[in-house]
Amino acid sequence: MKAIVDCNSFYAACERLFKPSLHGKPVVVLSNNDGCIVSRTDEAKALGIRMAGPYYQNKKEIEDNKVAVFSSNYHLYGDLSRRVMDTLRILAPDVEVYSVDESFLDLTGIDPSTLYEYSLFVKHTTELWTGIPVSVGVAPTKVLSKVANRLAKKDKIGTKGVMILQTPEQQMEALQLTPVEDIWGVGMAGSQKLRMFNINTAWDLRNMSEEWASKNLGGVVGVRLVKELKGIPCIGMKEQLTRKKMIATTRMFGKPVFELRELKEAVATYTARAAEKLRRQQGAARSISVFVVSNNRQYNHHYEPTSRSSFLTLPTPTYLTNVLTTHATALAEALYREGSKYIKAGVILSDIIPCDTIQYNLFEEPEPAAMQKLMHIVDNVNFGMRSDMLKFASVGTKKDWKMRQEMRSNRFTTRWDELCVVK
DNA sequence: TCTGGGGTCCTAGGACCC
DNA sequence: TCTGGGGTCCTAGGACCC
Repeated sequence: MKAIVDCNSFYAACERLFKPSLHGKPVVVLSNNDGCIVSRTDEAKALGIRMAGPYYQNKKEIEDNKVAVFSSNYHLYGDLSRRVMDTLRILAPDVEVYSVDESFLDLTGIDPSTLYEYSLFVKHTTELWTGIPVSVGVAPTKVLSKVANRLAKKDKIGTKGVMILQTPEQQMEALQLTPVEDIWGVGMAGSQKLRMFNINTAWDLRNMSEEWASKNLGGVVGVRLVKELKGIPCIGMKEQLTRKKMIATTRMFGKPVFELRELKEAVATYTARAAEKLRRQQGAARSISVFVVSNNRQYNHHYEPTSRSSFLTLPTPTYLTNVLTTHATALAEALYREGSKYIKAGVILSDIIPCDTIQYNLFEEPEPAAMQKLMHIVDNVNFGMRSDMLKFASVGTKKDWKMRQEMRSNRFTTRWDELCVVK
Protein backbone atom coordinates (compact mmCIF):
# COMPACT_ATOMS: atom_id res chain seq x y z
CA MET A 1 0.00 0.00 0.00
CA LYS A 2 1.02 3.58 -0.59
CA ALA A 3 0.08 6.74 1.21
CA ILE A 4 0.15 10.33 0.19
CA VAL A 5 0.50 12.92 2.90
CA ASP A 6 -0.57 16.35 1.73
CA CYS A 7 -0.39 19.58 3.71
CA ASN A 8 -3.70 21.40 3.81
CA SER A 9 -3.57 24.86 2.19
CA PHE A 10 0.16 24.73 2.76
CA TYR A 11 1.32 28.29 2.12
CA ALA A 12 -1.66 29.77 3.95
CA ALA A 13 -1.07 27.33 6.82
CA CYS A 14 2.55 28.53 7.10
CA GLU A 15 1.38 32.12 7.39
CA ARG A 16 -1.18 31.20 10.02
CA LEU A 17 1.37 29.38 12.07
CA PHE A 18 3.09 32.65 12.91
CA LYS A 19 -0.10 34.64 13.18
CA PRO A 20 -2.43 32.58 15.34
CA SER A 21 -5.03 35.35 15.28
CA LEU A 22 -5.79 34.20 11.74
CA HIS A 23 -7.07 30.81 12.82
CA GLY A 24 -10.57 30.28 11.54
CA LYS A 25 -10.21 33.32 9.30
CA PRO A 26 -9.90 33.44 5.51
CA VAL A 27 -6.28 33.70 4.31
CA VAL A 28 -4.84 33.73 0.79
CA VAL A 29 -1.26 33.70 -0.51
CA LEU A 30 -0.29 35.24 -3.84
CA SER A 31 2.14 34.06 -6.50
CA ASN A 32 5.25 35.99 -7.40
CA ASN A 33 4.65 39.55 -8.44
CA ASP A 34 1.42 39.37 -6.42
CA GLY A 35 -0.23 38.06 -9.58
CA CYS A 36 -2.42 35.06 -8.80
CA ILE A 37 -3.93 33.43 -5.76
CA VAL A 38 -2.05 30.20 -5.15
CA SER A 39 -3.15 29.12 -1.70
CA ARG A 40 -6.44 29.55 0.14
CA THR A 41 -7.71 28.41 3.51
CA ASP A 42 -11.09 26.67 3.68
CA GLU A 43 -12.66 29.94 4.83
CA ALA A 44 -11.33 31.68 1.71
CA LYS A 45 -12.55 28.84 -0.52
CA ALA A 46 -15.98 29.17 1.05
CA LEU A 47 -16.10 32.80 -0.09
CA GLY A 48 -15.84 31.58 -3.66
CA ILE A 49 -12.27 32.76 -4.21
CA ARG A 50 -10.92 30.59 -7.01
CA MET A 51 -7.55 28.87 -7.15
CA ALA A 52 -5.08 30.50 -9.53
CA GLY A 53 -7.43 33.41 -10.06
CA PRO A 54 -5.83 36.79 -10.68
CA TYR A 55 -5.55 38.80 -7.49
CA TYR A 56 -6.90 42.02 -8.97
CA GLN A 57 -10.09 40.30 -10.09
CA ASN A 58 -10.75 39.07 -6.56
CA LYS A 59 -9.73 42.24 -4.81
CA LYS A 60 -13.21 43.40 -3.97
CA GLU A 61 -14.27 40.05 -2.57
CA ILE A 62 -11.07 39.97 -0.54
CA GLU A 63 -11.43 43.44 0.89
CA ASP A 64 -15.15 43.11 1.61
CA ASN A 65 -14.55 39.95 3.59
CA LYS A 66 -11.38 41.11 5.34
CA VAL A 67 -9.37 38.25 3.91
CA ALA A 68 -5.73 38.30 5.05
CA VAL A 69 -3.43 38.52 2.02
CA PHE A 70 0.24 37.56 1.83
CA SER A 71 2.87 37.73 -0.91
CA SER A 72 4.69 34.43 -1.20
CA ASN A 73 7.52 33.89 1.26
CA TYR A 74 9.52 30.98 -0.09
CA HIS A 75 12.13 31.07 2.67
CA LEU A 76 9.41 30.38 5.21
CA TYR A 77 7.56 27.73 3.18
CA GLY A 78 10.77 25.96 2.21
CA ASP A 79 11.92 25.68 5.79
CA LEU A 80 8.56 24.45 7.11
CA SER A 81 8.36 21.98 4.22
CA ARG A 82 11.72 20.58 5.26
CA ARG A 83 10.42 20.11 8.81
CA VAL A 84 7.34 18.24 7.60
CA MET A 85 9.39 15.96 5.34
CA ASP A 86 11.97 15.30 8.06
CA THR A 87 9.15 14.26 10.36
CA LEU A 88 7.70 11.87 7.76
CA ARG A 89 11.11 10.31 7.23
CA ILE A 90 11.21 9.45 10.92
CA LEU A 91 7.71 7.94 10.85
CA ALA A 92 7.73 5.97 7.59
CA PRO A 93 10.05 3.39 6.04
CA ASP A 94 10.32 4.98 2.58
CA VAL A 95 9.45 8.55 1.68
CA GLU A 96 9.33 10.14 -1.75
CA VAL A 97 9.05 13.90 -1.56
CA TYR A 98 6.76 14.75 -4.43
CA SER A 99 6.39 18.49 -4.06
CA VAL A 100 6.86 21.21 -1.50
CA ASP A 101 3.74 20.07 0.35
CA GLU A 102 3.28 16.39 -0.55
CA SER A 103 5.06 13.11 0.02
CA PHE A 104 4.32 9.55 -0.94
CA LEU A 105 5.01 6.91 1.71
CA ASP A 106 5.62 3.27 0.86
CA LEU A 107 3.67 1.29 3.46
CA THR A 108 4.84 -2.15 2.41
CA GLY A 109 5.36 -4.14 5.57
CA ILE A 110 2.80 -2.31 7.66
CA ASP A 111 0.10 -4.63 8.98
CA PRO A 112 -2.96 -3.97 6.75
CA SER A 113 -5.31 -4.19 9.71
CA THR A 114 -3.54 -1.28 11.40
CA LEU A 115 -3.37 1.09 8.43
CA TYR A 116 -5.99 3.45 9.75
CA GLU A 117 -4.40 3.80 13.19
CA TYR A 118 -0.97 4.15 11.63
CA SER A 119 -2.14 6.89 9.26
CA LEU A 120 -3.85 8.74 12.05
CA PHE A 121 -0.63 8.52 14.05
CA VAL A 122 1.37 9.96 11.13
CA LYS A 123 -1.13 12.79 10.78
CA HIS A 124 -1.23 13.69 14.44
CA THR A 125 2.52 13.47 14.97
CA THR A 126 3.25 15.65 11.95
CA GLU A 127 0.75 18.24 13.11
CA LEU A 128 2.08 18.17 16.66
CA TRP A 129 5.73 18.52 15.65
CA THR A 130 5.37 21.06 12.86
CA GLY A 131 2.07 22.88 13.38
CA ILE A 132 1.07 22.21 9.77
CA PRO A 133 -2.23 20.31 9.26
CA VAL A 134 -2.07 17.38 6.83
CA SER A 135 -4.40 14.87 5.17
CA VAL A 136 -3.53 11.24 4.49
CA GLY A 137 -4.81 9.04 1.66
CA VAL A 138 -3.92 5.33 1.53
CA ALA A 139 -4.51 2.86 -1.32
CA PRO A 140 -2.77 0.18 -3.38
CA THR A 141 -1.62 2.65 -6.06
CA LYS A 142 -0.45 6.24 -6.21
CA VAL A 143 -3.40 7.39 -8.31
CA LEU A 144 -5.88 5.81 -5.88
CA SER A 145 -4.08 7.27 -2.90
CA LYS A 146 -4.53 10.71 -4.46
CA VAL A 147 -8.23 9.97 -4.86
CA ALA A 148 -8.35 8.95 -1.19
CA ASN A 149 -6.47 12.05 -0.11
CA ARG A 150 -8.82 14.38 -1.92
CA LEU A 151 -11.79 12.83 -0.19
CA ALA A 152 -10.02 12.82 3.16
CA LYS A 153 -9.48 16.54 2.74
CA LYS A 154 -13.08 17.17 1.84
CA ASP A 155 -14.13 15.05 4.79
CA LYS A 156 -17.11 13.94 2.74
CA ILE A 157 -17.55 10.53 4.26
CA GLY A 158 -16.58 11.54 7.78
CA THR A 159 -12.92 10.65 7.49
CA LYS A 160 -11.14 12.90 9.99
CA GLY A 161 -8.50 13.73 7.43
CA VAL A 162 -7.49 10.12 6.81
CA MET A 163 -8.94 7.80 4.19
CA ILE A 164 -8.00 4.22 3.41
CA LEU A 165 -9.13 2.56 0.18
CA GLN A 166 -8.53 -1.09 0.87
CA THR A 167 -11.53 -3.11 -0.30
CA PRO A 168 -13.05 -3.03 -3.80
CA GLU A 169 -16.23 -1.58 -2.29
CA GLN A 170 -14.33 1.31 -0.71
CA GLN A 171 -12.57 1.96 -3.99
CA MET A 172 -15.79 1.94 -5.98
CA GLU A 173 -17.48 4.40 -3.68
CA ALA A 174 -14.50 6.75 -3.74
CA LEU A 175 -14.13 6.61 -7.52
CA GLN A 176 -17.83 7.32 -7.99
CA LEU A 177 -17.42 10.46 -5.89
CA THR A 178 -14.50 11.71 -8.00
CA PRO A 179 -15.14 13.74 -11.16
CA VAL A 180 -12.68 12.99 -13.97
CA GLU A 181 -11.01 16.39 -13.84
CA ASP A 182 -9.98 15.72 -10.25
CA ILE A 183 -8.00 12.61 -11.13
CA TRP A 184 -4.23 12.97 -10.78
CA GLY A 185 -2.87 13.06 -14.32
CA VAL A 186 -6.03 14.25 -16.03
CA GLY A 187 -5.78 17.91 -16.95
CA MET A 188 -7.92 20.33 -18.89
CA ALA A 189 -7.49 18.72 -22.28
CA GLY A 190 -7.97 15.18 -20.98
CA SER A 191 -11.06 15.91 -18.93
CA GLN A 192 -12.81 17.65 -21.80
CA LYS A 193 -12.14 14.68 -24.01
CA LEU A 194 -13.39 12.24 -21.41
CA ARG A 195 -16.56 14.23 -20.89
CA MET A 196 -17.19 14.04 -24.62
CA PHE A 197 -17.11 10.26 -24.36
CA ASN A 198 -19.59 10.60 -21.50
CA ILE A 199 -16.97 9.47 -19.02
CA ASN A 200 -17.73 11.66 -16.06
CA THR A 201 -16.36 10.03 -12.95
CA ALA A 202 -13.18 8.20 -12.04
CA TRP A 203 -15.33 5.07 -11.77
CA ASP A 204 -16.44 5.46 -15.42
CA LEU A 205 -12.82 5.75 -16.48
CA ARG A 206 -11.74 2.81 -14.35
CA ASN A 207 -14.16 0.62 -16.28
CA MET A 208 -12.69 1.43 -19.69
CA SER A 209 -10.41 -1.09 -21.36
CA GLU A 210 -6.69 -0.65 -21.68
CA GLU A 211 -7.01 -0.72 -25.47
CA TRP A 212 -9.41 2.15 -25.31
CA ALA A 213 -7.10 4.10 -23.02
CA SER A 214 -4.14 3.45 -25.26
CA LYS A 215 -6.00 4.72 -28.28
CA ASN A 216 -7.76 7.69 -26.78
CA LEU A 217 -5.76 8.81 -23.79
CA GLY A 218 -2.20 9.36 -24.94
CA GLY A 219 -0.83 5.83 -25.31
CA VAL A 220 1.11 4.42 -22.40
CA VAL A 221 0.10 7.29 -20.15
CA GLY A 222 -3.57 6.43 -20.51
CA VAL A 223 -3.03 2.72 -19.99
CA ARG A 224 -1.07 3.37 -16.83
CA LEU A 225 -3.77 5.65 -15.51
CA VAL A 226 -6.59 3.15 -16.04
CA LYS A 227 -4.55 0.35 -14.48
CA GLU A 228 -3.72 2.46 -11.46
CA LEU A 229 -7.42 3.25 -11.01
CA LYS A 230 -8.11 -0.48 -11.07
CA GLY A 231 -5.63 -0.94 -8.25
CA ILE A 232 -2.77 -2.35 -10.34
CA PRO A 233 0.38 -0.44 -9.40
CA CYS A 234 2.23 1.03 -12.42
CA ILE A 235 3.84 4.08 -10.89
CA GLY A 236 6.52 3.06 -8.42
CA MET A 237 8.24 5.01 -5.71
CA LYS A 238 10.78 7.26 -7.37
CA GLU A 239 14.38 7.52 -6.44
CA GLN A 240 14.89 10.96 -5.03
CA LEU A 241 16.19 12.99 -7.90
CA THR A 242 19.14 14.83 -6.44
CA ARG A 243 20.26 16.04 -9.81
CA LYS A 244 17.78 17.92 -11.86
CA LYS A 245 17.92 17.60 -15.60
CA MET A 246 17.01 21.18 -16.15
CA ILE A 247 17.29 24.30 -14.02
CA ALA A 248 15.23 27.35 -14.82
CA THR A 249 14.94 30.82 -13.38
CA THR A 250 12.19 32.80 -15.03
CA ARG A 251 10.19 35.75 -13.80
CA MET A 252 7.66 38.36 -14.72
CA PHE A 253 8.99 41.86 -14.21
CA GLY A 254 7.49 44.09 -11.54
CA LYS A 255 7.01 46.68 -14.27
CA PRO A 256 7.66 46.59 -18.00
CA VAL A 257 11.19 46.87 -19.31
CA PHE A 258 12.03 48.80 -22.48
CA GLU A 259 15.78 49.22 -22.34
CA LEU A 260 18.40 46.72 -23.31
CA ARG A 261 20.47 47.56 -20.23
CA GLU A 262 17.64 46.58 -17.91
CA LEU A 263 16.82 43.45 -19.86
CA LYS A 264 20.45 42.34 -19.66
CA GLU A 265 20.56 43.07 -15.94
CA ALA A 266 17.52 40.92 -15.37
CA VAL A 267 18.91 38.07 -17.45
CA ALA A 268 22.25 38.32 -15.63
CA THR A 269 20.45 38.17 -12.29
CA TYR A 270 18.44 35.10 -13.30
CA THR A 271 21.56 33.44 -14.66
CA ALA A 272 23.39 33.99 -11.37
CA ARG A 273 20.48 32.44 -9.51
CA ALA A 274 20.29 29.45 -11.87
CA ALA A 275 24.06 28.93 -11.60
CA GLU A 276 23.74 28.91 -7.83
CA LYS A 277 21.13 26.15 -8.03
CA LEU A 278 23.39 24.33 -10.48
CA ARG A 279 26.36 24.40 -8.10
CA ARG A 280 24.19 23.32 -5.19
CA GLN A 281 23.58 20.02 -6.98
CA GLN A 282 27.23 19.79 -8.04
CA GLY A 283 26.33 20.06 -11.67
CA ALA A 284 27.67 21.68 -14.80
CA ALA A 285 25.53 22.73 -17.75
CA ARG A 286 26.31 22.35 -21.40
CA SER A 287 23.29 24.15 -22.78
CA ILE A 288 21.84 27.51 -21.95
CA SER A 289 18.71 29.05 -23.32
CA VAL A 290 17.26 32.49 -22.79
CA PHE A 291 13.77 33.67 -23.55
CA VAL A 292 12.10 37.05 -23.42
CA VAL A 293 8.39 37.77 -23.50
CA SER A 294 7.10 41.04 -24.85
CA ASN A 295 3.63 42.42 -24.90
CA ASN A 296 3.24 45.22 -27.34
CA ARG A 297 -0.50 45.24 -27.09
CA GLN A 298 -1.08 46.30 -30.65
CA TYR A 299 -4.42 44.73 -31.37
CA ASN A 300 -7.36 46.45 -29.71
CA HIS A 301 -6.04 46.04 -26.18
CA HIS A 302 -5.85 42.33 -26.60
CA TYR A 303 -3.44 40.63 -24.23
CA GLU A 304 -1.07 38.88 -26.59
CA PRO A 305 2.33 38.20 -25.14
CA THR A 306 4.87 36.89 -27.60
CA SER A 307 7.87 34.85 -26.64
CA ARG A 308 11.23 34.71 -28.39
CA SER A 309 13.98 32.38 -27.35
CA SER A 310 17.50 31.55 -28.23
CA PHE A 311 19.66 28.57 -27.44
CA LEU A 312 23.39 27.89 -27.18
CA THR A 313 25.50 24.80 -26.67
CA LEU A 314 28.67 25.60 -24.77
CA PRO A 315 31.99 24.17 -25.91
CA THR A 316 32.59 22.87 -22.40
CA PRO A 317 30.03 22.34 -19.63
CA THR A 318 30.41 24.90 -16.87
CA TYR A 319 29.02 26.03 -13.54
CA LEU A 320 30.82 29.39 -13.44
CA THR A 321 28.49 32.32 -13.05
CA ASN A 322 30.67 34.68 -15.07
CA VAL A 323 30.92 32.34 -18.05
CA LEU A 324 27.20 31.56 -18.06
CA THR A 325 26.32 35.23 -17.66
CA THR A 326 28.47 36.27 -20.59
CA HIS A 327 26.66 33.86 -22.88
CA ALA A 328 23.21 34.56 -21.46
CA THR A 329 23.47 38.32 -21.82
CA ALA A 330 24.76 37.93 -25.38
CA LEU A 331 21.71 35.80 -26.17
CA ALA A 332 19.46 38.41 -24.58
CA GLU A 333 21.09 41.14 -26.62
CA ALA A 334 20.43 39.19 -29.81
CA LEU A 335 16.77 38.78 -28.88
CA TYR A 336 16.23 42.42 -27.96
CA ARG A 337 14.21 44.64 -30.26
CA GLU A 338 14.16 48.32 -29.65
CA GLY A 339 10.73 49.68 -28.81
CA SER A 340 9.39 46.41 -27.49
CA LYS A 341 7.79 46.26 -24.09
CA TYR A 342 9.19 43.34 -22.15
CA ILE A 343 7.20 41.79 -19.34
CA LYS A 344 9.12 38.64 -18.57
CA ALA A 345 12.41 36.85 -19.15
CA GLY A 346 13.99 33.56 -18.23
CA VAL A 347 17.15 31.49 -18.29
CA ILE A 348 17.16 27.72 -18.62
CA LEU A 349 20.21 25.55 -18.03
CA SER A 350 20.06 22.02 -19.42
CA ASP A 351 22.25 19.12 -20.50
CA ILE A 352 23.37 18.97 -16.90
CA ILE A 353 26.14 16.60 -15.90
CA PRO A 354 27.92 16.02 -12.60
CA CYS A 355 30.69 18.62 -12.38
CA ASP A 356 33.36 16.04 -11.58
CA THR A 357 32.88 14.42 -14.97
CA ILE A 358 33.41 17.47 -17.16
CA GLN A 359 35.19 16.45 -20.32
CA TYR A 360 37.46 19.33 -21.21
CA ASN A 361 38.34 20.21 -24.72
CA LEU A 362 41.81 19.03 -25.74
CA PHE A 363 42.79 22.53 -26.81
CA GLU A 364 41.44 24.32 -23.82
CA GLU A 365 42.74 24.93 -20.34
CA PRO A 366 40.48 23.55 -17.62
CA GLU A 367 38.96 26.08 -15.27
CA PRO A 368 41.50 27.51 -12.89
CA ALA A 369 41.09 26.26 -9.34
CA ALA A 370 40.89 29.85 -8.18
CA MET A 371 37.59 30.36 -10.03
CA GLN A 372 36.13 27.28 -8.41
CA LYS A 373 37.18 28.56 -5.05
CA LEU A 374 35.68 31.98 -5.73
CA MET A 375 32.31 30.44 -6.62
CA HIS A 376 32.43 28.41 -3.46
CA ILE A 377 33.06 31.50 -1.35
CA VAL A 378 30.35 33.50 -3.08
CA ASP A 379 27.81 30.73 -2.48
CA ASN A 380 28.81 30.33 1.15
CA VAL A 381 28.62 34.00 1.96
CA ASN A 382 25.29 34.40 0.19
CA PHE A 383 23.82 31.36 1.84
CA GLY A 384 24.98 32.28 5.31
CA MET A 385 24.24 35.98 5.34
CA ARG A 386 21.92 37.68 2.92
CA SER A 387 21.01 36.16 -0.34
CA ASP A 388 22.68 38.83 -2.46
CA MET A 389 25.60 39.98 -0.35
CA LEU A 390 28.13 39.17 -3.08
CA LYS A 391 27.22 39.52 -6.70
CA PHE A 392 28.59 40.18 -10.14
CA ALA A 393 28.44 43.72 -11.44
CA SER A 394 26.42 42.68 -14.50
CA VAL A 395 23.31 42.16 -12.40
CA GLY A 396 23.07 45.89 -11.75
CA THR A 397 22.10 47.66 -8.57
CA LYS A 398 18.85 49.46 -9.20
CA LYS A 399 16.62 46.67 -10.38
CA ASP A 400 13.56 48.71 -11.23
CA TRP A 401 12.15 45.59 -12.83
CA LYS A 402 12.27 43.54 -9.66
CA MET A 403 9.04 41.76 -8.83
CA ARG A 404 6.43 43.13 -6.54
CA GLN A 405 6.06 41.49 -3.16
CA GLU A 406 4.20 44.03 -1.21
CA MET A 407 2.70 41.86 1.49
CA ARG A 408 5.41 39.44 2.45
CA SER A 409 5.53 38.23 6.04
CA ASN A 410 8.79 37.85 7.98
CA ARG A 411 11.12 34.97 7.24
CA PHE A 412 10.54 33.81 10.80
CA THR A 413 12.61 30.65 10.70
CA THR A 414 15.57 31.52 8.48
CA ARG A 415 16.60 35.09 9.37
CA TRP A 416 17.83 36.21 12.79
CA ASP A 417 16.52 39.71 12.29
CA GLU A 418 13.04 38.53 11.37
CA LEU A 419 12.28 36.25 14.30
CA CYS A 420 8.81 36.14 15.76
CA VAL A 421 8.54 38.68 18.57
CA VAL A 422 6.65 37.68 21.71
CA LYS A 423 5.54 40.65 23.72
C1' DT B 1 -3.22 48.63 -15.13
C1' DC B 2 -3.25 43.97 -13.49
C1' DT B 3 -3.05 36.57 -14.85
C1' DG B 4 3.48 32.67 -11.28
C1' DG B 5 7.45 29.63 -11.41
C1' DG B 6 9.80 25.37 -11.92
C1' DG B 7 9.78 21.06 -13.15
C1' DT B 8 8.92 15.98 -15.59
C1' DC B 9 7.46 12.86 -19.04
C1' DC B 10 5.74 11.51 -23.49
C1' DT B 11 5.05 11.63 -28.54
C1' DA B 12 5.73 12.65 -33.25
C1' DG B 13 8.59 13.44 -36.81
C1' DG B 14 12.96 14.12 -39.08
C1' DA B 15 17.73 12.74 -39.86
C1' DC B 16 20.57 9.26 -40.20
C1' DC B 17 22.48 4.48 -40.25
C1' DC B 18 23.15 -0.26 -42.11
C1' DT C 1 8.19 -1.05 -65.01
C1' DC C 2 10.48 -1.22 -60.73
C1' DT C 3 12.88 1.51 -55.20
C1' DG C 4 12.93 -2.30 -47.92
C1' DG C 5 12.98 -2.73 -43.28
C1' DG C 6 14.36 -1.79 -38.94
C1' DG C 7 16.66 0.77 -35.85
C1' DT C 8 18.58 4.95 -32.93
C1' DC C 9 18.99 9.59 -31.66
C1' DC C 10 17.59 14.22 -31.40
C1' DT C 11 14.38 18.08 -30.98
C1' DA C 12 10.18 20.62 -30.46
C1' DG C 13 6.07 20.87 -28.46
C1' DG C 14 2.21 19.36 -25.66
C1' DA C 15 0.27 17.93 -21.37
C1' DC C 16 0.46 17.77 -16.84
C1' DC C 17 1.74 18.56 -11.91
C1' DC C 18 1.92 21.59 -7.63
